[in-house]
Amino acid sequence: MKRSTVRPRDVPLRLWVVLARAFDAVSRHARTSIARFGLGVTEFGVLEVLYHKGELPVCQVQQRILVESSSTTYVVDKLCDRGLVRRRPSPSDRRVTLLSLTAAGRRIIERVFPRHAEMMRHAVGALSPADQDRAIDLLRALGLGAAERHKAIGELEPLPEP
Amino acid sequence: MKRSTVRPRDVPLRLWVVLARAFDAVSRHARTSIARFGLGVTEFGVLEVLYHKGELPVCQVQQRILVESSSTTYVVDKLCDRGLVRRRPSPSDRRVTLLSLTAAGRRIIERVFPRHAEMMRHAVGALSPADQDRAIDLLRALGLGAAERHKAIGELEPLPEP
DNA sequence: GCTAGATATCTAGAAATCGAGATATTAGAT
DNA sequence: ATCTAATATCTCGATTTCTAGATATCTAGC
Repeated sequence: MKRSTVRPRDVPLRLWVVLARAFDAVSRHARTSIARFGLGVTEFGVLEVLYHKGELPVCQVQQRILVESSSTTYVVDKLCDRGLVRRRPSPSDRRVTLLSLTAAGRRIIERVFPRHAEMMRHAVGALSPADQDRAIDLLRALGLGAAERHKAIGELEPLPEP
Repeated sequence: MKRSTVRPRDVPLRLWVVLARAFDAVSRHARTSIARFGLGVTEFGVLEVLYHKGELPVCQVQQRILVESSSTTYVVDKLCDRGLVRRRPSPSDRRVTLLSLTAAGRRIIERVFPRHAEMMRHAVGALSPADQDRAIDLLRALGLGAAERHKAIGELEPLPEP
């Protein structure tokens, strides 16, 4: 006799649930931390990636901050308006726009990032360093595998009967 | 000589990054799966929790679907409009509203959930069952620890100099 | 019993995000 | 050389989500 469709032992579904919960719990730290600086999480993400990687095409920034392209445009617009980020056309590929920090943008992220990093270190500090290593390995494999499998299902997409 | 503020060995920050990436990759499966049924992820979450737990107060549903209370109101409104969920005042506590599935709501989630579950099992299938178990333990500890630590910082909240 | 603080839900308006599609450019195959 | 498919960015409109705060109720301590 089974009690419901999700048995307590349905390991994959449990993994999905705890993954979502863990992400939610940790990302709340990020939101709290970043909100103090008067930035949105996505805005911070753009500044951070440009700070650490230097000038980058919009599309590469987009992949790293994990939002859709139209949202990236929106966030970059705001950052340009605030004078923190600069756009310039790529000389090698006329489709792409390169993004980089302005002096003001660099000043802000330099001041803000260390404190944010400290906050995030504390957020995940419930795991020992050894367990953090283990978690990184498992999550990397999980994420890469899921991304691969997701590309593979793009071909299907049959709709069910209404 | 250090190359940047985030050294390759800053394990906690790396953990945060791979956690976000893994969540993103896996949650794309959820979105794709659920979109086929003409539901939003949050709407699906409400139906799913009511399906598996029975009638529940709004606040308990909210905690499980990981959105803010006002968003819960919004989603529940839509589900009620579509005749999939029903509200009724709690007899024991006049602050709370109890939510339950209508017959139509139950029909939908019963039809849709098994396929969704299968999709999610596939999404996390890159990890062996043993690794899935390990990941669950680590993520549970990580999530609980982060939630605890986040409550603890509510008292602070000092703003930096502008 | 009464009051202060906690809890549950909802409202209103602003902000963030998405999806579909437009446009321009490039890369690859013929 | 040309045509097709892929890529990069952006626009527009709709949807979703959040924040702040209003209201009502409950609980605990006095």
